[in-house]
Amino acid sequence: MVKALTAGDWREARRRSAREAIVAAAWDLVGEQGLAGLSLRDLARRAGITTPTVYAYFDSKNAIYDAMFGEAATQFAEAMAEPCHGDDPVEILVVRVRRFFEFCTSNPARHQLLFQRTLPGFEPSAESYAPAVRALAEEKDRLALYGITEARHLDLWTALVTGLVDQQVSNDPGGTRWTGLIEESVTMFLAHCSSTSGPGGATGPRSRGKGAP
Amino acid sequence: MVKALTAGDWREARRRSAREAIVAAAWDLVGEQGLAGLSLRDLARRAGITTPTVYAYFDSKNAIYDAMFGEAATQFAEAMAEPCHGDDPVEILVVRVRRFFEFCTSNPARHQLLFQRTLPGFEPSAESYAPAVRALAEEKDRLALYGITEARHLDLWTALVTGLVDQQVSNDPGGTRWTGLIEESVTMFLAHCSSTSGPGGATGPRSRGKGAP
DNA sequence: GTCTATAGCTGGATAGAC
DNA sequence: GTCTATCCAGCTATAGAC
Repeated sequence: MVKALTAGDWREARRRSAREAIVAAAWDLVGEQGLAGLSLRDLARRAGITTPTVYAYFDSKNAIYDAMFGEAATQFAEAMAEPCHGDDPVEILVVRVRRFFEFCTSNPARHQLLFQRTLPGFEPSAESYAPAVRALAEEKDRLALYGITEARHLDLWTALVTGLVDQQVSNDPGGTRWTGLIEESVTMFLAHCSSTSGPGGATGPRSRGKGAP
Repeated sequence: MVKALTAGDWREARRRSAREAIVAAAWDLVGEQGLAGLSLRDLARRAGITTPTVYAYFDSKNAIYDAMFGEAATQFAEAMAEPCHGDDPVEILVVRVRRFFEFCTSNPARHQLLFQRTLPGFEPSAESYAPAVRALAEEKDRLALYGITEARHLDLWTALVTGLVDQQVSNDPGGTRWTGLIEESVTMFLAHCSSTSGPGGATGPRSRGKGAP
């Protein structure tokens, strides 16, 4: 097995770890100065190299963002793939939302890069994006186990969960003001879905009103 | 009355309208190039003046953002102060949320400036902020008419509404994918609040589970 | 108040020696 | 691959004539 390591493999490994060190320095910096505040000068200094050396590993600044996006998407997929123990299905769902919260709040810059798309002129490559779409598709499958298959219910779910997260990170960072509403939100959502499943709901959008509950 | 216009008033009025023209040009530009893409060169060119002239009316770039913020906050307060006709209280609430959607989606840059706080290094002044906090306080009072007074319900409400708006503007701009979920969301929220009012809800956060509904 | 001209800085990206 | 040195473009903001 040691014999299987050719000189090419060696160089390849060196190159990969150098790239990873640069990306790690980049995460460091965006954690301090915000996602958009990353500059190649600062990045090079933090990584202990010079600016042109950065270009030996990445074609452009956006290529660095793309590598960061790929890491973030992979971490997201890994975090959400972790199985959940527990017997109460509602509680399992709550735990999963909590995990999503933990992922988002523990690294706001990562959350911003992965989910808020606020970097002007940056679009992630398909390869970097792939793990995230896989993970989101699995989330959709998981909700189907709860009988939630209608598109509007899935959209409502994403709006509710991301709304909670966004309020938490932007209005009470480090606190628990909206984190503490997770269980209540899940209960509300599931109750709503079980009471309005089926194709209709209401045929016209406003014929409910008076005597529903 | 005409006599009451002194030369000082005249100059004051000229100055105000010149400032407004610059701010109008700024709204023009951020609508095209994004909120963060505003540059004083472009702004001056669009307003038909030169860069130093801009500094005759504003101390800095952030002062321009602040003036824009003040306009946006005033427009928000005016939009939400407009009275709602209708007899069904639920329908009235739905109409108000729709109005909020209309306000946000009709000018994404304004929405971003007012509610998302994504401009690095910019904080609105208290004066510019004031109309917005007034309007939000009135919203809180309005929800109290529905019996919604608990802090956690208000937080849940803001998370739900802003979550819907954010999904709409960032994932389906110009469409109706989340706008069409407004009525359903309001129904879900009100049903939840009326079923869980009172101080308790659940004493421990996870003792619900099995036999609740 | 408005202009021309420019300072002063920071950014991404490159040339070429070693 | 890594460096020194530099280019060039963009930005905010200012100086000083008129």
